[in-house]
Amino acid sequence: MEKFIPITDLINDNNATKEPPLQSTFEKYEKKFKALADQKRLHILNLLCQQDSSCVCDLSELIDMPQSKLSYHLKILLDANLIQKETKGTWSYYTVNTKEINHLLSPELCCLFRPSNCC
Amino acid sequence: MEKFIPITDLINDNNATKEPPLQSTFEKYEKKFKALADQKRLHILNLLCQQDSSCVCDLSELIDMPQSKLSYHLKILLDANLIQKETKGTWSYYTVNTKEINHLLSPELCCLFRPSNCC
DNA sequence: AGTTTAAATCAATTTTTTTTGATAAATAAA
DNA sequence: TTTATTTATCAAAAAAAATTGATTTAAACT
Repeated sequence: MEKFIPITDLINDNNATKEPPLQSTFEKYEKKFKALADQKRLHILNLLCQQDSSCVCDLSELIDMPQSKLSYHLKILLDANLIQKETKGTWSYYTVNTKEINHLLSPELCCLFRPSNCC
Repeated sequence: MEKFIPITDLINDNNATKEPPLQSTFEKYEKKFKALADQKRLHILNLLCQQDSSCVCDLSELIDMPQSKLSYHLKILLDANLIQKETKGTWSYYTVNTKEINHLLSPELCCLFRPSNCC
C-alpha cells in the first residue's frame, strides 16, 4: 500500500518545529496538569470548593490523610496557582482559585471544582 | 487568636466524605490529566492538530524523538482517549480527539490543541 | 514561662513514570 | 521470495514523584 499524505502537509510550511514561545507555554501547563493529575488532589479541590475556606487540620480529618502528606499535596496545588492560601495565626486557610480553574478547564468540569452554586 | 469557622461549615452537612460515584470520576480525570501532564505530550498534541493526520515516522522527525519513545507517549494519549488511531497498512495515523479535548479544557486552552481555524 | 497545637519542611524509603536500546510482527517494496 | 520499513512492545536502567515519620517554627492557650 502506498503511504497516504494528508493535504495539509502539502500546504503548511513546516515552521512547526521552531516555536520559541510555545516551549514555555507547554512548561506552564505541564505544571498545572501535573497538579491535577492525582486523585487525591482532585478530591482536595472538590472538598475545598464545598467549604469556602478550610484549614489543614480540618481538611486532614475530612479526607482522612496525615497532615504532612496533605501539606505536600496542598503545596503542589498552590505552586500551580490552582488554590490560594491565607494565614491567620497558626492556621492556614486554603481556597480554590476559581479564576485559574475557569481559565483552564471546561465549564462542565469546572463544576466539579467550583463552589456549589453552579451545577 | 481564635480559630475562624466559615459559615458554610456550620450550614453544610458533612456528607462530603462519602461520595461513591465521585471516586470513579476522580480516577477517570486523573488519567486524562496525567496524559496532559507532560511537555512532550502537549507538544505532540499541538503538532497533531496542525496536521489533520500524522503517522509516527513523520511525527518522530518533526518532534525529533526516537520512535519507541514517541510510541510510548502516543499510547498514553490514546489510552486517555485524547487522540485516535487509524491504521493503514504498516502506518498508524493519529488525530486529536477534538470532542474529548473540548469536553475537558477551556475554550482558550482548546485553541492550543485544536485545528488552526479557531484562534 | 511552660505546654500544646498548627503547619511546613526534611531525609529516607517506596512507588511510579520515563527513557533506552533491542526485538518482534506485519506489511511494503524490490 | 527476499529485504526493508513501520510500529508496537519488552526488559532493564534512570529519573521523578509520593509516602512516611520526625523535626522545626511559630503562635495559641494555660
